[in-house]
Amino acid sequence: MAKPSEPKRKKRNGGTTTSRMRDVARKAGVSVMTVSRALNDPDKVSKEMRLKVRAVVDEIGYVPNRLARSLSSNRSNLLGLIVPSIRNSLFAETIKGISDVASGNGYRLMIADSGPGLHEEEEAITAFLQQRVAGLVLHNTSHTANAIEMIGKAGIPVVENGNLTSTPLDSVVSYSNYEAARAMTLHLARMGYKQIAFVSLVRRENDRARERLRGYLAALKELGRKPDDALILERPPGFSAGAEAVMHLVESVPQVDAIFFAGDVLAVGAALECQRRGWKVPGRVALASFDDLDILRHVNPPLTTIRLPRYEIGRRSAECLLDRIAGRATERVSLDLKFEIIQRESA
Amino acid sequence: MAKPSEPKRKKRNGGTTTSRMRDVARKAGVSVMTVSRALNDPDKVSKEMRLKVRAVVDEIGYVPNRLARSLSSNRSNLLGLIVPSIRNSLFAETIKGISDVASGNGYRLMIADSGPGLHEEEEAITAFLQQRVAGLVLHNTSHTANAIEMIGKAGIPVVENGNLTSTPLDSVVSYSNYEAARAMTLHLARMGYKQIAFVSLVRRENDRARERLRGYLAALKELGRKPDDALILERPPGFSAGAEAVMHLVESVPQVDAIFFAGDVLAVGAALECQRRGWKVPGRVALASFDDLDILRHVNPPLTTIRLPRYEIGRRSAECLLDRIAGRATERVSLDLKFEIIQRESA
DNA sequence: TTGTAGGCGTTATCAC
DNA sequence: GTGATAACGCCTACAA
Repeated sequence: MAKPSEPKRKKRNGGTTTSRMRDVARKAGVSVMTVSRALNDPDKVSKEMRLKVRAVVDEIGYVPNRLARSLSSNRSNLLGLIVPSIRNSLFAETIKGISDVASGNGYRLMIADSGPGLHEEEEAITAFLQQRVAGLVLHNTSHTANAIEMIGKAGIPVVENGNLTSTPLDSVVSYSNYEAARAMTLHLARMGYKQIAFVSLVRRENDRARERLRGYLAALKELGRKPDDALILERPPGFSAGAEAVMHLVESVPQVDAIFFAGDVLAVGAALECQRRGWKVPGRVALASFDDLDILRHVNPPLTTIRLPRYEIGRRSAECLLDRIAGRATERVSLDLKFEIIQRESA
Repeated sequence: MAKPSEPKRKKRNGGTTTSRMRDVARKAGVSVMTVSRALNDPDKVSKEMRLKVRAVVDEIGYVPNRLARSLSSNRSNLLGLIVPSIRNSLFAETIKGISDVASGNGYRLMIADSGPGLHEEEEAITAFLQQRVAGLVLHNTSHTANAIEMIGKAGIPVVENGNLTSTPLDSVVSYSNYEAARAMTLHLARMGYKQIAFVSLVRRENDRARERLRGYLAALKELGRKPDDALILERPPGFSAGAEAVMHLVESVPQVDAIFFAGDVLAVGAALECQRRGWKVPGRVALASFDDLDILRHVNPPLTTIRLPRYEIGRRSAECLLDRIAGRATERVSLDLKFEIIQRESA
């Protein structure tokens, strides 16, 4: 009797045919399982076997199929990351941190840009769950009800890292936007500034900006000062908006003596605008920023700001995720990576 | 005789059990194929079927498994992108372009940061091929022999987009670094500058930087000028390096009257340094940059530079890839998206 | 329009 | 240490 014949391959791949483990096995004269073990668990096969398999793999240029592996083992090596804007260089640091840890551990990173909207975040989450990512990093700390439910059902670990929220989905690795903004406001007050303005990105659908405003208001309250609506602005991202904001404030509220730009590159735009107009900083108006973009050190005068451990946040987020995935950790983590006020010459 | 009994699921997923198409099928009282069709090819089932299936899907929160789909259909919805530095905001624009097109067409983006090294790029390529990406976007235009061979064997479309190379692996969507640098050098000469210095990133393992130098040298030759080694520098990325370079040049070659910074944010660092020292730009020395970073418009004076269609490059790269994947296009593409000299006040 | 059979390339499991 | 077998969840091909 003939052995059950080899099933023919279903289709061709446009001429090129990718080799399978079976091809390696046949050529090496061993079983498929031995090849699998030689590749993934070398200690479980004899040295001689290992070498033989390796040789064949190299010879025919076999590239393992992770889709099949993941499907069979029910374990993927994919991490999903969703950021509000991939363009924003602030996130780039964090992405790099995640990417380094991921690739260092054999994981691959899928990145989605959700824009500011919660609904688009949900779509990205759906897509990632379909790919069966092993874990998820979200920058947002607010999500649609649907997104929350889906993540819960999927049973995968999640790290949020845009804000040290007290109500995380799962784990958080971040810093407190509230505390940072509060600290900077108090710092400016301590430096003697009386009329401190606050400019952030548009707060709608941006929990970070809202938290920062909350911190600013809390500081004012502690200082016994009344918030002044004319001193609280929101602007789109970009240098121009910062430039425009400083002009607007100095002209419409002449007594303003310090402006705290709580987001994006607004402060840089403002600083360059002051320079252009010959407004002394901090003589005419003091400037402070959020985040420690490299350029803040290089403008004239260097800008006082808040240093955030962006890379570290990425690194720790990924580590936290991998620990959970590998079962090395089972508990939720809430990690505050802190911030630091960098006093320079602009305030 | 009993029907062959349902195979038990191989393992459990830590308590949570993800539902399968089979679960949907059973609950809807139809076959698995009907569910598959209702989801992926709705036109092929009756309206009533479609609704019934949808209802069950929503009810039990079924999330399709793309790993299984890809494995079975031999078609993945993954695109791989490899950039030298994810931190670099220049790439961010391109990434966004790719990301927009990809997600708009149901594709997901995997991003790897290869660093400057070719060998790391090869590793990333290997990893992506294992995930069975449907296509690849590479920023580099030079690769290890191994990488080239693997890509060839995989038979997937590739777009390179860091430089309009004449020897692409497959398709190219980019601009000519050579022509851009040449054009800027000629432009500076036309403006009357006699001693034009050239500063780029470190050229080893960076084909873009090498092409730019080639363009600069070609322009000098056309102008009948001899290149002067003292006027040709390479520097690491960053503002500080630009600041240092301008100081170095002005002091070591006092007759220099223009500096062409062909990379990164070097020109910005230089401009801010000149300002700090009170050197007139372009009075003492003219400055020109490469790439149209937003900030170039905002420093004082605004910097003359080269505008590159970064986002467009990403968009077109992805479109090109998808066309090939879908079989809408079969020919290699070589697309020159051009550049544009932006004359501002610094030169 | 719907269903059945079998395969995609790998790993888990158990036998030898 | 090595191999045979079934299963992972879905899709292709074909039959009804």
